[in-house]
Amino acid sequence: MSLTFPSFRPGAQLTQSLQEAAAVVEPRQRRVRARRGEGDRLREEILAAVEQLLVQTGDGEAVSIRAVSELVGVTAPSIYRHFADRDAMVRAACTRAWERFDYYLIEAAASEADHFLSIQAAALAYLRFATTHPAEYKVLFMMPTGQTDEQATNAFDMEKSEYTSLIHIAKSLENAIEAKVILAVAEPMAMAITLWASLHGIAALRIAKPDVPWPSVEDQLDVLFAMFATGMCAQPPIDR
Amino acid sequence: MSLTFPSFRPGAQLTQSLQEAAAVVEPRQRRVRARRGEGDRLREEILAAVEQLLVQTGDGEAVSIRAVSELVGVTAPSIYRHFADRDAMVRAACTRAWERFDYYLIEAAASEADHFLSIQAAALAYLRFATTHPAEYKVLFMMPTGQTDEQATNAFDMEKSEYTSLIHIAKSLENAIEAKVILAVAEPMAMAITLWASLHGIAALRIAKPDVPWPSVEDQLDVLFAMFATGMCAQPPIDR
DNA sequence: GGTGATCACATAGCAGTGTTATGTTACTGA
DNA sequence: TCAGTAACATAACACTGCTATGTGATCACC
Repeated sequence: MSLTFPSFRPGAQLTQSLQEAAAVVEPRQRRVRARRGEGDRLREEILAAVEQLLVQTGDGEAVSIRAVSELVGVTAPSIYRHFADRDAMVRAACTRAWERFDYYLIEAAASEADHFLSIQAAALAYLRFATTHPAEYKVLFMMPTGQTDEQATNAFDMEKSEYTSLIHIAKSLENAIEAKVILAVAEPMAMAITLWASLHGIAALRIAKPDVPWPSVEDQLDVLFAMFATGMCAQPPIDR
Repeated sequence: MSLTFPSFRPGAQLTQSLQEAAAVVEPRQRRVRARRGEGDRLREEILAAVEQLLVQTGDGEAVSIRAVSELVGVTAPSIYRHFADRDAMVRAACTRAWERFDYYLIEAAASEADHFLSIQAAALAYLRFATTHPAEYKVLFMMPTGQTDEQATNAFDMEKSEYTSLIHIAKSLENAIEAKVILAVAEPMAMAITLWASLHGIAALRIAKPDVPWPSVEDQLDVLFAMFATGMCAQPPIDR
């Protein structure tokens, strides 16, 4: 009944290395003060501590400045020399994690020669990251940003790390459309946004509602792509 | 190029009435103490105050117990006689708003005789509510729940107000499949979850990233249903 | 080799938060 | 009339983000 695509399951060991990449910081009593010009050393230690707390708590909101400072072995106000505020600190850590993952997203897409399978592989890698790194994903995609009053006039910055995945999807779709593997039922960018939103919906609901007995990520993706690929109308909707 | 479905645009004035339904509570110096047995009066006043603050702040996290208590004219600890904690209070207010909306969701689906258009109308009503009541939607669908350690063993409660929309979608899909208007590319419940996730993805991204120049809700829904309805594969994917 | 500048922090404290333990009314049923 | 209790209030704890200000080590420079 349900269409099953060739199952491509990459990234299992890659996400593992991501976990290890967050260096474990031992809480100290007195930190060795950085020498002049080496101020960025503390910044790196802060980011490592934030990543550790993100994994432990599983929630970016739970990462407090005092917990981070205690873990690094520094007082709380010292954080503000390196980050404007708490959100900037947490976002910096998450952005760093995401940029590391971005490489694997591209790699997953490149692992398949077929355009359709390539998109599917990237989509699976996307969901894999979201479910294995819920804290980072939550901060990047489920926390409000750009809400500031004056910031509404600011130009939308697509170069932000949140939107690199969107660009990947759009490019993959454009390639597939050019190769006539995928029909352009709408503009490529609109289709990319839709696919991205669908992936985000699956990821976000899984993270926000862990008590729901969700199907496996692979099964959910199979259903999504079955509906996208074959459609679900018995008659073409243009006839309605 | 892009398929355009007949545009059904309901619920414009219905959401308006929802705004007014949140009774405005004036901050008072001294509240008239509820008589014995009328303790629920304060509970209702609290919920009304929470709804007012939700509209004002646009964020459930920003609704503090002290702000609510001051608005009602009561001290902060008095809240705890009626609600277990802050989250329970905010969730109760959002659930109430959602249950009121649920009626309109059903009405939107019933407004169209055609099964496909009925689903589309309900989907549009869903997105309309999410975008016009972002605070309530955020609390219900974008805040983590059921994460408690012991609660993992608890049975998943589908009767919760968050999941009524899922039941509606599933029933509509079953009806459409029985009427052979929609193909069962997967199990109806799996298809319903996928459709729900896609709608949630669109809504959640719009709420979390207001700085993105999103297309209109109607346009996004048109693209989603075009991809779902006609598929986007040039060849049937079963041939791959 | 002093000396002033400044980087890299620490100290102290404010205003706010959720939450709890305990005290105080005011009403109600007997 | 009076005890019981529902419906609150008072006070306080532990925590949060954040800021104004103080301090000490290190560097370039005369």
